[in-house]
Amino acid sequence: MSVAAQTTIVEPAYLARLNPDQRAAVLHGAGRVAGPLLVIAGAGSGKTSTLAHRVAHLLVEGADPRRILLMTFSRRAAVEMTRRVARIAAEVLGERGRLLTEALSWAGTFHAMGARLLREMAPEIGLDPAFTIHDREDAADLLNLVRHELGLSSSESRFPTKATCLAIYSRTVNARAPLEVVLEESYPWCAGWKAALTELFAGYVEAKQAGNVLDYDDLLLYWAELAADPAFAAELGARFDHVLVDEYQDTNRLQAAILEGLKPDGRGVTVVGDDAQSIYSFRAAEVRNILDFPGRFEPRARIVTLEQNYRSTAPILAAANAVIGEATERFTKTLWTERQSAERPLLVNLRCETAQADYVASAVLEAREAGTTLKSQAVLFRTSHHSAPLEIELARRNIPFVKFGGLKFLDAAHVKDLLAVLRFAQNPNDRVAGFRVLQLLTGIGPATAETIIEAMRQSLDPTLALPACSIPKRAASDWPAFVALYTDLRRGTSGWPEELGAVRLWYEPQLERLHEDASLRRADLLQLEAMAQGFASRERFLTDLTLDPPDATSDAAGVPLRDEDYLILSTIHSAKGQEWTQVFVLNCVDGCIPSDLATGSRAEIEEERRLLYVAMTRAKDRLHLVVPQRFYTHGQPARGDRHVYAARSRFIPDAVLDRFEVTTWPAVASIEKGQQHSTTVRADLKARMRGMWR
DNA sequence: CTGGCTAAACTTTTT
DNA sequence: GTTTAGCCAG
Repeated sequence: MSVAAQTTIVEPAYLARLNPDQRAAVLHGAGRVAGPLLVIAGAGSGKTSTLAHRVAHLLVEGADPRRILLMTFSRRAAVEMTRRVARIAAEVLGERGRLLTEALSWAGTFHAMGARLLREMAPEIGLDPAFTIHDREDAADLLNLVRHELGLSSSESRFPTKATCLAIYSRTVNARAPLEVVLEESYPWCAGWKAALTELFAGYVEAKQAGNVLDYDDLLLYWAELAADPAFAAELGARFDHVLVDEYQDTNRLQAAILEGLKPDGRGVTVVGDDAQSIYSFRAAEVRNILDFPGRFEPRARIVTLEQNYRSTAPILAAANAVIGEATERFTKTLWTERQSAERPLLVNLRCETAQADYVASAVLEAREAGTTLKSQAVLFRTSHHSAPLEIELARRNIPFVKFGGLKFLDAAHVKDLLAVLRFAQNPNDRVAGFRVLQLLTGIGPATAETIIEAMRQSLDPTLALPACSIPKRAASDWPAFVALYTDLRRGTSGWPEELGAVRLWYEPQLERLHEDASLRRADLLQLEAMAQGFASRERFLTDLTLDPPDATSDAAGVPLRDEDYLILSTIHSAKGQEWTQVFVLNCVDGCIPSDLATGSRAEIEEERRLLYVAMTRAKDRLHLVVPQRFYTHGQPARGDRHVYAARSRFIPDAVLDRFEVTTWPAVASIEKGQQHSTTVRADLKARMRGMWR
């Protein structure tokens, strides 16, 4: 067969279903390692599909799946991506395609890939491979320990809280910015603490190293340092032929540095993203990463722009474009669609949050009656607690739901306790875990815990140090059981995952003692045990759970079974990359969107605007922006009556109102009826009061 | 030294 | 409504 004949071969079906731009992105380099590629993919433009097709195409053309690094924003996105790659690859290559996709093992978040690389290379870089990973709360606790040791807690004026300190530290690291600049730009009220913070952070880094723990930022920071070293960088870069990064607009400077270190010339690099959807700058995401990407290389990176939206109807897209069109900074593209519809998105004015909950619940049920499953409907909101009144209403009406974002399963104290026992066993130097575990025992407080941990550190075998410790009388009776448990965990006597059951049995008496609602919490622990079955080892369980925490909670009832139908509740941030037939956006009022905590700077406000844009572009067929006029404020006794009146979000000015069907709920007619009702005075109490004194 | 108490401050989005 | 620092009795 001649070369000419080959090139005229009919395209495989998986390429034929792509539009020309998508195909250009998929075919870039024709399955070989090629120069850098930037795909600017508007909302609903088939971004995930295009990236999945590109990976599948690489496999079809013979790329080695073990040498492809695919980095996504969340675990969920990585799973979805590989699922789609498998389907496409199987279409062309059958069973072999599926096997190839299974070998696609380097797919996950930057943090997860970093953790894996660092554990693998630990001996070479002076790291103990048994390191444990601190989540945000653990990191803050360690920072707090250091803060007390440095005597920073007893100053006359209040030192920033541990959470604020960690946020400052994290931004400094992720933005690769000097502390001074971070303080000035993002935490001006802490600027006076610069010297103390510097001292604190130095101590924190030492404490992490002494404890053999890494925090989230370290996973990137160590990796970036590695990638900055020419010898290591070359070695790391040579491991992978192709590096693909999704949601590139939400990466930070540290992540860009990692990418640059891996592939300085950009060969084999594909990044995908949308500058109009950058919503993570609070986490030091840097939109300039994507905007400046092409110019970083010589020759410049190729740019492919996907502008056709396949998700939303024309009126929904027109409204979303109008909202983002008000932005001060122009964006690189305008989306269009072929999906016509006569139905404009609704802008629903109603009285208060209770009415809002009532409206949403009614509309959700109505749509389900008409054939739209609960699962294909979603309620989005800026802040996790905005859904509270709705959750009550849904529970009252027996509408099942799953909530994404906000408080996590893992943040519950009892779950953290159990995991701390495991972590302490995995890594005896983990002081945060040790402190937490030891203080569970009655009679052991900070001082005794400190002594025990120090004794363990001095000893060659931490387990042997335990029975020798002098324990206060009050703790003496509980002590042997703990020593036995810890010894078993260290020796691996019970094995994984059985040992988790042993930990729970030991913990149950503490649970009863510490919490009123012990039985509810026990259910969570059982759920944790069930989850543990799916992990190969204690180390994998702890690592994966920290890096990819289960992101859904659905009240105490537990997550509904997979085959059940349930409504989706989600923060807008957690809704990224998803789509639903019908979408409700709660609290489209100033103070919520934009959040009144995020109106400090122009840049913050612009990000809030993009947030509303992201929320709106999740909708396929029907979109409701809900505007409650009255709010009960927080920080008052239950059933208090302090409230504020809110105005429609500034991102929906009068100029764009014609893109919406503006309505009032309940319908005006029934309001009038209601008012008539209430103005008909049935008993004139005021007259009676006056009458009392006549 | 521990653990229970009170008073007071703070309150977003997440790997 | 939750977290945190500080106080005090055992």
